[in-house]
Amino acid sequence: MNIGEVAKAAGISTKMIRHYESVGLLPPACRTAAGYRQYGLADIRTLQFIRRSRDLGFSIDEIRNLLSLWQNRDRTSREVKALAKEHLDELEKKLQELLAMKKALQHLVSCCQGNHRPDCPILEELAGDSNHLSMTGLSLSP
Amino acid sequence: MNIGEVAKAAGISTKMIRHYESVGLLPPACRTAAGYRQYGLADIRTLQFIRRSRDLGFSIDEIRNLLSLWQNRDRTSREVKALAKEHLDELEKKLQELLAMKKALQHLVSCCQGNHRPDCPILEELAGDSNHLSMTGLSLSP
DNA sequence: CGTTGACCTTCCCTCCATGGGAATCTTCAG
DNA sequence: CTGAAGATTCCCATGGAGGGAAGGTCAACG
Repeated sequence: MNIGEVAKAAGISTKMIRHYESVGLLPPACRTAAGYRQYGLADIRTLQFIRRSRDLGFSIDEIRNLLSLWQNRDRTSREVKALAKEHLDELEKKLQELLAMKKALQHLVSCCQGNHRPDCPILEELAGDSNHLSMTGLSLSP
Repeated sequence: MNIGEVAKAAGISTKMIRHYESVGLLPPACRTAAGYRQYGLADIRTLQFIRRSRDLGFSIDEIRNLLSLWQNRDRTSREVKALAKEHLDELEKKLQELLAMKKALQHLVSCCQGNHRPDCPILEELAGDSNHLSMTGLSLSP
């Protein structure tokens, strides 16, 4: 199979397949005499594994580890779980950061009248004239 | 004031201050005869505005707009609120994506025994052998 | 056989926000 | 005068994706 075919089958662009090969996620593909990459069913399975891992937010490095565990029959599920747990913690951390941003911004937006007048608590807060948040505990510069 | 001084005062690295100037967030600073950038109190205020905006996740482009509204006395709070609301929606979207990842991964992690044996529902799901999620509605490839 | 169009190759550039580091110059205190 | 701290510019890297150019290959159709 040519690269375009596996790309469709795995739901990954040809660009990214070449990229994954270049960073060592995929072993270098066999080539035809003309230099075309050749793939088999196993490669599709690997690429789908990669895509699903990306869908869960794993980084290239983490996927490298996941792949090697997947292909290693002597792995223990403990190792896999540890890797997943670590990523889960990263996700949770980002989630909390986003949540904090969202809450603060939500508060500001709700305070803003959104009318024709120029005075705006959002700009005031960004400018540091923060009296209006001082009693909400939502101050940005604690 | 030299760049290092404002950097400390505003809580932004000198690198980023130069960068912000290069992308037009900050007007080009005046220079001494030797070429050193010179800043005043207004610049610190602007930089703090930028930092607080970044803390809320606004992009450079969005901050450019916020700054011009801030400095424009003919603005309406409606414009500011619209900008903030738009960003809030982006935040919400990312939040939902992260949440979906987290939930799916959390489920997988909770299914994994994490012991010395090699069989692991996490790897099975990533590999596409998904029977165990089929009844939870958490399938990754719907 | 020739042409055409779809596909493949490599190479370089872009995004976004941030930082590292080198080479060189300026300023200030001792 | 010397040395350290701080400035300057310039190039490079990150991560995960994509754009696009210049050129080679393959298959089908007339």
